[in-house]
Amino acid sequence: MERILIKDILYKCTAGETVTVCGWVRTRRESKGFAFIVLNDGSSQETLQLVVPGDAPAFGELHRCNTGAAIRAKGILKESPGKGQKFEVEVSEIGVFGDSDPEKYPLQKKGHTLEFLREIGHLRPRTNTYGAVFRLRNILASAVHDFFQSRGFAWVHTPIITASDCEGAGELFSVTSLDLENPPKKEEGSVDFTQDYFGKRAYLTVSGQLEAEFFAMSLGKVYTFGPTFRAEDSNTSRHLSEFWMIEPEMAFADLMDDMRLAEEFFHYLCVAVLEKGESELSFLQNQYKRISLEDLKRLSETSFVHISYSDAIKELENEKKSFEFPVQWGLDLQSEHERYLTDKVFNGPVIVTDYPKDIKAFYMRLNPDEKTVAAMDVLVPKIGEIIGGSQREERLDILEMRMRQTGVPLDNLQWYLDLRRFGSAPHAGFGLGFERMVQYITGMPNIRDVIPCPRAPQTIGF
RNA sequence: UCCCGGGUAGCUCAGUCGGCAGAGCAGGUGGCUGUUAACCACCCUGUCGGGGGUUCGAAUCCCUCCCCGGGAGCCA
Repeated sequence: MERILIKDILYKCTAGETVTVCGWVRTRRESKGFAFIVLNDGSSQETLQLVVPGDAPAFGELHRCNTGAAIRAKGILKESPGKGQKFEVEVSEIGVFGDSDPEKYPLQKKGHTLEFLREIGHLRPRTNTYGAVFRLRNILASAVHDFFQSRGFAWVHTPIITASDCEGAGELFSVTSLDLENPPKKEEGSVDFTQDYFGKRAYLTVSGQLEAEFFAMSLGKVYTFGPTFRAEDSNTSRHLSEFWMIEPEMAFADLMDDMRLAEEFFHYLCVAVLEKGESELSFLQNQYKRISLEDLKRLSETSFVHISYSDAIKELENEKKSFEFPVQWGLDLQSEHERYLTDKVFNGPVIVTDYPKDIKAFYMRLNPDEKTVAAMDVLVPKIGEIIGGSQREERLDILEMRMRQTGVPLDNLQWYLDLRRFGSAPHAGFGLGFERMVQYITGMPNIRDVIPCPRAPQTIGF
């Protein structure tokens, strides 16, 4: 179908050319003798003004060009005498692909709340806001691959269905093909999962990290980028039951290498959206006033502040401000503490390192002080933790000890321990919640507005 | 899951002390020769979130459940 994208008109066409465009009607304004149609085709934030003269053949189709209708318009590109756009199209022909009943179409030309638009998830990408968000999401997804591919990382497709129930990263969704009304039972009454599809219990993955580790211990540098699942009853603007995670893993790397990679990665993503998504960012900035192009530019150039957990605790203890939760070495940093460090003390991203071993996962490498582990969290203003990573424990005896201490069953993870038995090596990696990054960059207040079909407790509408 | 605040027309909201269900926008019709969330006039629009209770009478008071938002926990 011959047509030109609206995003291309500005720099590929000149006044006087005949063009054909396709898209969805945003608004129609009629005067005596002629009409204006504002058209968007999803290719960019831009809309195109169509002018339909009263004597054009297209005028007869005008009554069908209601908000939401899909149309094709052919006409001559002209410099617009009106304010607000450089070009407009003086239309001679209009073809309507799909009508849209204005009494029933839920999107109006006026603004809607994000909460309302969330109820019509299948139509919300047609709005300026969600168009911008999902184009930016795409820019970021593409930049994720560009970054790692250009640095020699291999994309590893870790499984979505897993038998590991001991990764310790939250509640799991079960995967089963058993008849839930009448499952096979063992003699003592519990469900007999040996008769299930896989012959044992299976779950949706909560992380691809453990699998990524054995690929790092063979291909050297790898990353995962795919969906992960948490069955926690979290009802917040920062949590989803299904979200995408990026988990790089590097052999022959320590915590310093890990932090350097995280910072370069973060900078790379900021630069990518500034280069490719400026009009989308500008729109969101004007609309929601949460993050500015200047903020992003500064972020893309600013080194992360590094601070150890122990020093962070001292910093928080020194503040006169009273916190709701106690500040004490050995306790995890609460949201209010993280926000205080990023928003008040350092006014930017902060990497906190070397957390007490008791509040971190079993696979993180024990430091020489035997009290802390080689962990790092990247905290950003407003959102909090966006990246969590560590150098992994590569010493078999210490790893086994840590697993016993933290109650992780060794039986199911012999394959993981094998990596320490055969050619073990220092390695490190981190995880970044993709939606948190999209949320941070777009400035959207709720994470449910940066993923096409948000899944959360009681929420699986689309 | 916990603590607050909400749920009234398609959307955004008002509704006083318990006494006739309201406004703006959207939509419809008409008008207007350059509009930009166009403008002007008129018209249409209701399971007051669901269920139960108190009362002569409930959008309004009480109980309960559901949903949404903000914050917290869990976490990325």
